[in-house]
Amino acid sequence: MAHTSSTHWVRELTLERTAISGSSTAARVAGVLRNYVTEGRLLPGTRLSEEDLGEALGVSRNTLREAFRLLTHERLLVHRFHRGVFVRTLAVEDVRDLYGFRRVVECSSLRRAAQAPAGALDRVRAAVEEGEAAARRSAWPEVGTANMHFHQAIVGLAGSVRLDDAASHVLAEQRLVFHVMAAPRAFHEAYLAENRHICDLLFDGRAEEAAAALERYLDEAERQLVEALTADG
Amino acid sequence: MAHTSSTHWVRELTLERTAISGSSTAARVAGVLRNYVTEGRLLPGTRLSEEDLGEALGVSRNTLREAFRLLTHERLLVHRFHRGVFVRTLAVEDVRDLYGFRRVVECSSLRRAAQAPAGALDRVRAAVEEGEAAARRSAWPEVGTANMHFHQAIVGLAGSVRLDDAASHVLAEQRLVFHVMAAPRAFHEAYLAENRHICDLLFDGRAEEAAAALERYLDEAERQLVEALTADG
DNA sequence: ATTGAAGAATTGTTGAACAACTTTTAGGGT
DNA sequence: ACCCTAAAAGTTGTTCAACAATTCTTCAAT
Repeated sequence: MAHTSSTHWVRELTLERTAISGSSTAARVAGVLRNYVTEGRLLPGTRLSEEDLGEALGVSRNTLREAFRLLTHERLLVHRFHRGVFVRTLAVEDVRDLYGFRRVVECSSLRRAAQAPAGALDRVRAAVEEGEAAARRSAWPEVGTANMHFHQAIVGLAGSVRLDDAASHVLAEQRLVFHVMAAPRAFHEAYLAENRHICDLLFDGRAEEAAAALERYLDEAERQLVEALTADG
Repeated sequence: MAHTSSTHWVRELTLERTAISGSSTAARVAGVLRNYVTEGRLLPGTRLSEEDLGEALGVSRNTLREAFRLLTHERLLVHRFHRGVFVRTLAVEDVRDLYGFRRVVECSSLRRAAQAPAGALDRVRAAVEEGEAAARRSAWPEVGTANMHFHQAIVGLAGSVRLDDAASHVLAEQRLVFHVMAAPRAFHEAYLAENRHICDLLFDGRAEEAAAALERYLDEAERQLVEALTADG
């Protein structure tokens, strides 16, 4: 029966009903689900029942399906015809693919920093400082968030909203796989100094060196994640 | 009245009904509409009425809205709350944005050609030859298609399906603006030799020179399109 | 011309219904 | 026990009809 298969997170969603009332119901539903997925409360592989979720969130199946469609296109959910939607499970090849994307986009954006639009460079530094401040407060989830902002700001140097958009989807998807790291604190903490280093090179006008540093950075992060995935996978 | 406002393309769509019957109705509807948009039969700014289109294609409003959602996310349509969906109209800043994306992604992919996956290089050459063959037959629309394949193949050198995906959306969106060119034949024809040149450099292992050539190529194409847009805009 | 309000038309969302498909369950045969 | 098949149950795919919310149109008054 549908109702007995409800696990804890389905009931939790009922609390989010208050946050759903304004314009574009489907978009807000997608927002709520996106938070649940990226924060790791909805684990990869979980099936999202239309009936259960619709009841929990207080929206109709049609509206819920529109929200699913949005998140499927962001690659946070996968849709199997006549089988339902599931929280995406990233395989090793997906991790390689993600870093392939990031190597191309982020390193190339760094190299073009000289033509960056006004304010873009400052956003990079702001993200670095945001991370350092969060680390001083030992707020490790926020360190992770600041790290995302850092990489998003790097892409922003290219000055293309379409590129920003694609990168934000990739970075959101990336969070699906961070949860496999046993020690997220150590994982994120190690990159604080690296971010600062790249930022300093950038403000020194040494874009090529910054790009090279970022490339090593991405190689190392990919290696660690692949190792963690193959260990338990 | 809804029915009297139907223009020619709405009735044409009725012929496409035969192509709509299999799995995932919404996806096939989206495919039909995508063709209409990228081929220029549906001009930018056109409003897509849910009632008219649903009747013309023989699908319900809900299914049609799912198709709209798909194409909106591909940026071929824009969705204005409570106002409907429209074929996207590209402004000058959109063209700059598109080329900003392409400069980062395509040039960077070219530079990494040495690490390209097996077969990726051959696909670049195949696209060049496809264009040359189409030109010999004076099949100009197909020259345009082959040109898209060429750029898609360049992105494929990076070996990331996510990058391929983002690029295919950008290239599809690009077709929205090609229709403003008064002489599409001359526009596409000029780039045949350029494509061949870049391809030869690539197979010579001179990736850096190829990337530089492509960058000039993109600069010039952007300049021409911006000029065409500001002329009549 | 401009403004404002009534009316028409369109989109946003819901709920129910049925078809299509998948998964589960239950039996039979070996 | 094991494997295969068929019925049953459950879920998704799609349509339809209705109403609420919002925008667009019309038109009179100033």
